[in-house]
Amino acid sequence: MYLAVNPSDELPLYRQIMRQIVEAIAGGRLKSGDRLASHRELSEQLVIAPLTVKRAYDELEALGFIETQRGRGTFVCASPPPVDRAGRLDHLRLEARKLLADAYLSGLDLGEVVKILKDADREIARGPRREKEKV
Amino acid sequence: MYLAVNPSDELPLYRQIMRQIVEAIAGGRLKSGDRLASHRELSEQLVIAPLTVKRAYDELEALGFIETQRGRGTFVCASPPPVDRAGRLDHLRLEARKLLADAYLSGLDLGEVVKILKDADREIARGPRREKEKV
Amino acid sequence: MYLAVNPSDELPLYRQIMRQIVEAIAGGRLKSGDRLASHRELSEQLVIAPLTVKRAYDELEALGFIETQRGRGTFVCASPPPVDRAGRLDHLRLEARKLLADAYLSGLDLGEVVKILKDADREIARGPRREKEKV
Amino acid sequence: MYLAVNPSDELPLYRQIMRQIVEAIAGGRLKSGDRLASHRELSEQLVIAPLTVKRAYDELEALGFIETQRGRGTFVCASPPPVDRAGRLDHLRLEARKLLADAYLSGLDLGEVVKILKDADREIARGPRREKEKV
DNA sequence: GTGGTCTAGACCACC
DNA sequence: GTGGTCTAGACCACG
Repeated sequence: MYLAVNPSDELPLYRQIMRQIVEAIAGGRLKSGDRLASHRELSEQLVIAPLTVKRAYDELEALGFIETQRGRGTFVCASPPPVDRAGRLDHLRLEARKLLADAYLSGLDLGEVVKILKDADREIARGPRREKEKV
Repeated sequence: MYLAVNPSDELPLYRQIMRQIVEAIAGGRLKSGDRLASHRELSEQLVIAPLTVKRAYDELEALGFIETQRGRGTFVCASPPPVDRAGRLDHLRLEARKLLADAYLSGLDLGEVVKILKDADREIARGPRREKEKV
Repeated sequence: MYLAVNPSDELPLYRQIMRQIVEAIAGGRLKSGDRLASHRELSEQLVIAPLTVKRAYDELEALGFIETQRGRGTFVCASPPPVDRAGRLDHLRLEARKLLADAYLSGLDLGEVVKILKDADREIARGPRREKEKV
Repeated sequence: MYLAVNPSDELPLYRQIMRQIVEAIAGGRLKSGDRLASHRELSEQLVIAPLTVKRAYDELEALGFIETQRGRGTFVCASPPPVDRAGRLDHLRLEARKLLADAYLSGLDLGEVVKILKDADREIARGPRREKEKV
């Protein structure tokens, strides 16, 4: 599985990793039972400290996305995290408002935001492109 | 104008304030020339340190959203700040992906997200609901 | 609030801290809204690395026992963690079996275990005694 | 004799095996002189590495619970191992406190825990239920 | 002052 | 090889 992090991003490295793994699960590129790269392996690949990757894994485990088996590795959980639907919906509504407010300030209207959303939908199914994101 | 902050939110207090004021301008609830509460007033209302509100106002002023007139108060600017359209679009695309990934994990699909977005659109025109916030 | 850790214990330090805080909440010695010592403070008091205390706090936050407010401190949550009652009961039954099996191997019977349990009940309400636990 | 292990459990595999055999002896389901499955047999049944089962057997033998007779197999010892009563009691007290703290957080009180304990007592005499375990 | 993040390096237990 | 824990030290942003 391909991952990329950007140290200049304001989002912490461990959260960038979390986000990409969660997106991969959401997008179907990681399925339950799949084995993740060991945190050491991934840290070499991303050229960051092993603990930083481990922290991402730890939090994902606390959230119920993945589980670890000592000496064997880390795996995508069979059961997607049990979510409180009402709470999630409230959260989504809040995020949707932030997104829209952002869009308005760029002079976009609702229709254009929906278009962007549809593009994003296609991207998530495909995974991130393998080029530098920005320096 | 009504504002609410949540000290437990990831987003810093001063940015929560900035976001709400910018949203209010975007939503048309604050118009150019409108007077904002003084930072002291607002700090009392929100039960936070005056410096925190001041910082929000300072940054909004630096961005060109509001301007202060010594001895008179703080006012919404006539001209909205010029925005870097390409940069904003990139940012929006990223946010859209986060929103979608969140939604997928709650079992929602693209269509449902679009529906939520349309609701949010109507809400922004009306302003935030007065939900309780933890102190 | 008083805490003590024992580096020789097989339970990791950060878990010893977690356990004591959770017990303090369960025992009523920490109430919702109470502020915990900062992780730096506590690390000095316990003579361990700040990160170790922070890790305990982080996991307690993930579990919903406490919440942090940047720049202000860490507080006991208003809402005790939402627990899946059926799942918790299963877990308790399993733990009860382990406890009993242990007891049998020491030649104790059910009645004696119940007695020990009642003693433990009194202790949790009081908090740990302020003496060295064992070296 | 029926055993089950869970690779995701905190407790190492070899200790899970040890615990279940010791419980079986404590519960009377294994009596002195009974023959255990060979470590190879058991490893196939549990779908884990043979070395892991061997380690469990080795440690149980070191503790005096079982003994191996070359070419014949592994058998439950006649004499149960002498236990350090004071140390065991301390350990039990600690475990009892953990159990209680867990219970309190689920909203149970001492009386209910005692009830669970009595149920567990009846179960140990019968052996574990054959619940599904993740692979 | 507070919490948030990251690093480099160590040691251990398990499989 | 894997994950699990801990340390000592650094830098940043927030209030």
